[in-house]
Amino acid sequence: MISNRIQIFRTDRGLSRKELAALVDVNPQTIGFLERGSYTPSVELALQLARVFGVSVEAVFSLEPFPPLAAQIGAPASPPKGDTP
Amino acid sequence: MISNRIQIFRTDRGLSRKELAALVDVNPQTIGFLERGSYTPSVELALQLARVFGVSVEAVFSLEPFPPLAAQIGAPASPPKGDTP
DNA sequence: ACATATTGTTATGTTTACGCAACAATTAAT
DNA sequence: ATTAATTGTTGCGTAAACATAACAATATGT
Repeated sequence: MISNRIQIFRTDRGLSRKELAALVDVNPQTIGFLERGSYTPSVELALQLARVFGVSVEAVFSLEPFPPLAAQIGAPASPPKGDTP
Repeated sequence: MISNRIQIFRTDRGLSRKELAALVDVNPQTIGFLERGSYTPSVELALQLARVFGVSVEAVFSLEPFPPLAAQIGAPASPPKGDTP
């Protein structure tokens, strides 16, 4: 329960776990645990992560699972399944 | 470190601690601890509180202390201190 | 006046976030 | 080919989140 997009934002910003960890002042392993969803961070850490990524907390954390990226970015209407046969 | 406006939003919405606690599914005392700043909630609880209040997480929780309400709402330019003597 | 609800506080217990160390498995750089 | 960096995982320890109970103080309702 509760999903996050830490890994997506981190890789998008070209950061390693170690680097991100330094930016939000936690242990690098902690980032790993968070990305795997092994635990739920405090609002404090959530606010720091959102600040580093330059987005809202809601953009990084959600009570419901996040839809796959394709639905958010520019994915074709529906095709890629039996396209022009 | 980390301040919140839980009490302000709660009273503004006309909720008791018990009622708010029920809405976010925690113990009523937990609301008390949060309002006093005795501890920092998880993002999960923060998201639920923000959802109940109908605002963003950033509107309820901040890494820096919140300014007094007067600065946010319609407070007179500065007067109420030696007004028309 | 009495009862009920709300708040403030304190104490005890369980769970979990997070730090830190260690190591295997990939991957990237040279 | 070898080194270095990144990742995945496991284990142990500590601090803090949260549950629950208990009680005083004040307010609110009737």
